[in-house]
Amino acid sequence: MKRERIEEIAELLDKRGKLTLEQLDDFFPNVSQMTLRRDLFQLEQQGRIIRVRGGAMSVKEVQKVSGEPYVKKTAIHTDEKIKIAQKAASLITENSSLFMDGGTTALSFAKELPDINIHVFTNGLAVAIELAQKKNIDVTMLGGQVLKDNLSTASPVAKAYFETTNFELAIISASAFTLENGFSCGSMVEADLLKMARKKAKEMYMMLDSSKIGKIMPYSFARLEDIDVLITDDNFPADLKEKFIEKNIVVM
Amino acid sequence: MKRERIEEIAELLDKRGKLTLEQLDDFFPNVSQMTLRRDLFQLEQQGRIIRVRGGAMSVKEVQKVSGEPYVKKTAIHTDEKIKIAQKAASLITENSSLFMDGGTTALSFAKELPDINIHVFTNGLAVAIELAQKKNIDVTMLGGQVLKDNLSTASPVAKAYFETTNFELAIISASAFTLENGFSCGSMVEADLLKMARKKAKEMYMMLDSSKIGKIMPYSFARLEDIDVLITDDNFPADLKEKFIEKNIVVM
DNA sequence: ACAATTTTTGTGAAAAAATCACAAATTTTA
DNA sequence: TAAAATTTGTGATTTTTTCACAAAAATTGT
Repeated sequence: MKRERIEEIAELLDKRGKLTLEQLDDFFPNVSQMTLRRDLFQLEQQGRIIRVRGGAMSVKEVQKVSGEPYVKKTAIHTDEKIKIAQKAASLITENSSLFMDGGTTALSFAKELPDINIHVFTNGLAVAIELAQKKNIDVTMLGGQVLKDNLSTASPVAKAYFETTNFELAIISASAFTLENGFSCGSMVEADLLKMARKKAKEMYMMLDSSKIGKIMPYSFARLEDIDVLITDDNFPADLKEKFIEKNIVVM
Repeated sequence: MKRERIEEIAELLDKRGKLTLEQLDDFFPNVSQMTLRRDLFQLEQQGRIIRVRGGAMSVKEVQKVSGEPYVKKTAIHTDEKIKIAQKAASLITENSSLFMDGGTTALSFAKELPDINIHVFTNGLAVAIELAQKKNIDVTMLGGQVLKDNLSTASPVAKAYFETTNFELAIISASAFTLENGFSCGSMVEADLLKMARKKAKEMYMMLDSSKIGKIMPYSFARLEDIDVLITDDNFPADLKEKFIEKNIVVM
């Protein structure tokens, strides 16, 4: 009786992420709140859930809410970002080979990628781990010195990889964009890597949420006309969109 | 004023794992509990902490309770493993340079490593991420194809790194050991890499918990006499210990 | 099967903690 | 420097949790 109920609660919590005591009470109308409290207490002691004011949440949920494990907190996966990632993911076809960077947008993208037979090169540690969860995706990690702030690798050693690898598509994101300065990011080594990726790849897709527009970061790595597809959100300014379309860049 | 305090709280929480409001109040005697509550609320919204009744806990702490993110649950950090890792960590001196593998024992070791000025080469994604948390440790990730089962990189590409890198010490762990077959592991590419590490390093330390003794895995990568220091637990058989000491290997 | 023991559960009161609302203090901005 | 915006403190209020003990249910040994 008790055992089962506790398991059910754990399952529910796993599915729903978070439940208030009232919600739990609705699920188990034949026991008192006190009993449910005691159940939650036990589950907490087993380390399976976290009790929070008003109810409890699953450990999974905690990790989801908290953003990626280890990945900088400021990098929250907003709805916008997820939408962009979904659009981008829909463009990827089976049996292709692509490069992606290690930023937070890339991580969103990695999450949205379907588990199809593709090969991915990346310099992002978190991205690599995320992709490794998918059975059919073959992942190659670009080595090099680990940058602590964004958990990606850089340095000349990473570049050496490019000599021996091939991919059709580079799908990356920038930290900033203006018409004058093009796409830019905050780290020189990263910019270097992305430039090189541009050369290697037949096509380049850029994921850019509209909040990045008008900003300038220290290192530019591509101009407007260097990209083939721009994936953005609905707030992207119409006049700027024109500029891209003029250059035969697909905006979506 | 506020920003700093919030950062301090986050740091404290990261260090202590969990804090009650009273404890926080002791740390910040010049602000009211209400202010601290509001700070916690903000941190929660940023996904950096979890507010629980009475106070808050760091996301890290939650993850500790729930086991490693991503890493196979079966790979539990037992007390024995942690003790071995601590012993091993105590051997590491500032300003040294070392290689470590990507196994779960290595991950325990990475956790126990003090935040001192050293350089670490590793082929373990989880290990690299763990080490990247420590400010003073310089990490180089060995690239290559990502092995999904243990989240480490392999393949000839990783080996190419060794051409350009130098380290004094290789500190690794094996999945199995017998007198006849020496130290062995389950993957050929990993065995390859470890062999190469052995050649490169001046010294090799082996972490081996006693449960591995008597087992044989498909690929041997070192013999008894290849190592310089053996770090193990108290259940290590005395007669076997003799064999190591005969070869001038330090057993601890 | 039955009495004794242990475990689980429910209830209301008490305690603890969190929220709310508003005024005071501080900081930022123009 | 005044005005506006933000941050903070206080006490009352509300919500949630804990506590303590009795009732109910399940388990155990005979």
